[in-house]
Amino acid sequence: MDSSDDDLIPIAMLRKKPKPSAASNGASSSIRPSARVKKVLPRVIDSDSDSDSDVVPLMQLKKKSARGPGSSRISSNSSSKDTKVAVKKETGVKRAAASTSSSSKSRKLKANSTARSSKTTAKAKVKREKGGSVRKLKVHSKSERLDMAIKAYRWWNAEELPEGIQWRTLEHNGVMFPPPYAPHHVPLLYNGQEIELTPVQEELASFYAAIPSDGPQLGNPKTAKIFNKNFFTDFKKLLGRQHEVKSFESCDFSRIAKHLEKQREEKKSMTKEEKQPEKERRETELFTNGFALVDGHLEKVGNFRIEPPGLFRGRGEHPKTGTLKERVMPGDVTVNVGISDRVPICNVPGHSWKQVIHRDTVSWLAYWNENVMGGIKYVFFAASSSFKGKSDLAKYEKARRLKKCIDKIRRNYTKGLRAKDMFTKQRSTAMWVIDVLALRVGNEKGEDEADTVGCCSLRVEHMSFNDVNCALTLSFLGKDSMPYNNTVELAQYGDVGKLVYTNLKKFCAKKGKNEEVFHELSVTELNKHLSSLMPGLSAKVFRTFNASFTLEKELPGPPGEDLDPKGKMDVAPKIVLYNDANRKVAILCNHQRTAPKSFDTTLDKMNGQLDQLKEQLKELKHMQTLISKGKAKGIKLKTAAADDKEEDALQKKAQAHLFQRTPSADQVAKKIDAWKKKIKVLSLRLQDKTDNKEVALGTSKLNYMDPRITVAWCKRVRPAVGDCVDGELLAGTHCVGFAVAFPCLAAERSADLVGVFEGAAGEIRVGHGRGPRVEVLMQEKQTGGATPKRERGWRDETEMKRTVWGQQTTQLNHKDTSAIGTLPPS
DNA sequence: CCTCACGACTCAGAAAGCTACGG
DNA sequence: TCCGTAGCTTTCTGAGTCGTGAG
Repeated sequence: MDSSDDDLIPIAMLRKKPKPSAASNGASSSIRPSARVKKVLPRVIDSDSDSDSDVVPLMQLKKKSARGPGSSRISSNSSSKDTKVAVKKETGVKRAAASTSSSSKSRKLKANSTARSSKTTAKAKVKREKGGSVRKLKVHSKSERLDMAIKAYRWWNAEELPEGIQWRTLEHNGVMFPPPYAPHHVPLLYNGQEIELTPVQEELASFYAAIPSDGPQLGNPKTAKIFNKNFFTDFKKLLGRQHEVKSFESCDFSRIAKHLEKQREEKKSMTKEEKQPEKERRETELFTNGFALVDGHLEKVGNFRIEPPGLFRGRGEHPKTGTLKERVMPGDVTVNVGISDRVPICNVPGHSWKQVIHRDTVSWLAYWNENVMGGIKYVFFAASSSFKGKSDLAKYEKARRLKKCIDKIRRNYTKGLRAKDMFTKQRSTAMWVIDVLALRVGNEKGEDEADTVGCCSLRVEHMSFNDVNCALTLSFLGKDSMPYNNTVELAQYGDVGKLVYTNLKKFCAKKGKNEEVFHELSVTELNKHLSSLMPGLSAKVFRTFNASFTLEKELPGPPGEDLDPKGKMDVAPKIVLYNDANRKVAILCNHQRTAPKSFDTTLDKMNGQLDQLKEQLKELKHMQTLISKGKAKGIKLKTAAADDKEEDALQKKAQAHLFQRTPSADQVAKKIDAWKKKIKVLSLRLQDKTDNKEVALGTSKLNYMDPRITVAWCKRVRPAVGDCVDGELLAGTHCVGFAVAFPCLAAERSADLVGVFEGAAGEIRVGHGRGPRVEVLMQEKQTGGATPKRERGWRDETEMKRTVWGQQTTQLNHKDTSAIGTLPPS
């Protein structure tokens, strides 16, 4: 690896650009020691490198790469060296990176001195052919440094912008485009004849050939039919009227499919080294286009890569599935930047943006129009950005506000259930459905969309009634064509439930099965009413509120009730308890997944393991009786290794419980205990796995469950769970928002974050970001099995707790949990 | 005033990619 | 030590929600 990569900060381009000639000089003169540290270090690590560039000073490297008048352009297909041209000068990026926590700075400085003292520094772990590895110094990668820079910005402390204004300055490098199509010249067969295709035609044929025949599109005969039809319509368009290819059925894409499959295999079987250039290219792209400067600080961009062309993969029976999604060109893309900020340079030679605008009321960086559904595609900031963090916080705060007036709202619709006028009756009944069953609101859908419904668009055919206990059965396809099947005995909700039942039955009476149940009600009217009950309230808030409320309710050991008074509970069962609560939320929200292909096999395997363990336990107990009867000699012992390697492994497993020589009663007892524990752990995992077969926990965790509830629970249940959370883990994630939501977890890395948590429960901020949440962190402990890393810094457990969790833990607990539940009046 | 399309954003599962574990 | 793979995270992009503004 060319270590000069390390200094590549293309976002530097975002800043006022120095003249090309001044670039290299300016760069060299602006390099501060800390920058040099980063530069020099990799050499120590990478002693295998035989590249001369390794010893070339940074400034020369920069000069070397800064060549040509076009140096300011970032070419999409340029090598990483070419891209280094982008490095102009020290920027806010570096300044920000350098201003991260002092601990990391000192670490770097330390690294620096070691690095300079000698190549074979004792502390640096150097992998050499000669062997002999020493402990590795933690060297922050560039993305880690950027991460730290980003985390240094605390959006919750920043000045609030006027309402409706999203930013004051916005600079970025625009978007990346996928590489142009590279023809493979593998022919399509038509009635057995080879057909020569133009590159554009071949590309489309290849898109089709790449669709797996057993996938969600072609695996289902119904969707396959639509898919094929849509594809072939577009294919014929590209072939032209005169073309000999006339019928889809006579087309044979298998040669192309085989070729693509081979390509995939080859790519898959590449070694790590072979994959490296591609990885580096992607990383360069990330550094070039993956960040933006907003009001002087760094933000991560989400989807800065323009979607490549392909076949539209609509979910379920989507009328447009299989349609060609056309290639997006720079001329299709509108770019949004600050009015006085630098306009990004289009990195496709000879092309330019559609337009550049300066709209500070929106949070997108770019958009283009997409041809299949006629919609708009935006380039937004990443999920970990302050933008998402802020709106996430606002969302959960709104849910908390709903908690305060939910009684009033429930009274409102309960009363409305008996209303004389049909409109109020329907509106109130719909509100009940949304509140209690957590259905989505169900906007109207167009002809060219899949037929899916939500509350307001429910049709008579989706409901069936059984007067015994007022059982209502709902059966329909919801968002993403996910089936919703649920039978609820409304009698359990008392008179209100019965009223809802009779209302719904009445709404359905004398209607055809295709008619809407709530024919008088529109989504707009429903939301208008909701916002009159509470400012900002809309139907979706109920899902957030109910999900978070359910989580809090289902988590065992509420405030004042200790789940684990003796602190003897294992971590594993606690994870299961958390997952159980999470699962209840996921089921409430109907978050499903298709079980992984290997699910049943894995389950069978685990079951087999469990059976074996149980069998072995039996045999161990038998040994015990033999010993007590003085017949220890009769105990079965381990047999010699089998010849076959595989057989040997099996045998080893089967005899894991046996002894080499006649055991003592003590030894047997010890093993029995161990086996009992093994069985317990495995069956727990088995149960958890089975329960999660078709439930997706991620969506609710990410979008519905207020992270403050999880934090509060972890703190409370902590004394034993305590050890399991390791700051290191979190530090490795990119999730700013997450770090904020779980500042305690980041304590080790940036101690001051703890302050947010320690100060007052009310100040805990909600974060957002895709990344491991608490139970994942707990799993670390579970699977890792190792003792927690607390050697660094903490003298004893008390100190550790004080550092990580704050001294006021107990007082804070109660307040924390009130995230949704018992909220103190504001 | 109403309605209807559109714009901007959140939410969603599948697929791809990565990593740590156990044999 | 190496290798296969389970089980996770990340990426991708389609599918919703909901407010707004044009006609």
